[in-house]
Amino acid sequence: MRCAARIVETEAYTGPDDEASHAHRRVGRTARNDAMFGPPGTAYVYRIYGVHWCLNLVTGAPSFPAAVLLRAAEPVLGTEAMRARRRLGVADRELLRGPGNLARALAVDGALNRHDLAAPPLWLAAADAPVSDDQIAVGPRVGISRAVEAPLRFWVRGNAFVSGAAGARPHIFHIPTPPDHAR
DNA sequence: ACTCCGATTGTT
DNA sequence: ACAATCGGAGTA
Repeated sequence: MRCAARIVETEAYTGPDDEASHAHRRVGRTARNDAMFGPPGTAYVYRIYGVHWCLNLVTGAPSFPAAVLLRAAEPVLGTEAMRARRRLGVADRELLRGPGNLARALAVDGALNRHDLAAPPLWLAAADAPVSDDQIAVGPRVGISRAVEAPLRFWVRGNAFVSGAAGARPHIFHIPTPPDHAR
């Protein structure tokens, strides 16, 4: 069954200087975070709490460990297939809400670590309706214990599919519009 | 070798 | 408030 979803919430892990990143300097390159050092556009999938999988999009140049954690998405296609992977009776808005749930619903596991996200069985595509900058809210990341204040969580303002994970403070502000020459 | 704990979730 | 569940990371 083919599924599709629209990403509505992410977190950025920006590189060796990011205290909260699995690939922070103090850690270096390890077996777990190695995929973060791979080429941009590939997947970094890791297990958390020995229980859940989390899906990241690798975003840095090769050997520079940066990634974006996908925290929530809005089901577009194949809703029933997603529900079957979760639990029967789960509401649509819970289907892809939270990084562990999102991975579960999309059948993401460790086998997809390093996967090229331009190819089946899992790939990114341009959204039908692009999200303009002023629709995007920014705030602190969820569930981390270092660099707690850094405003690196991004979500679609007011979107019903965004996760409400404990610890997510509603400190919201606009992304500054970049100057034209930076576009 | 051994302890600690996490980019979470669901139940009590 | 807490269990599930396990391997990476830090310490020795």
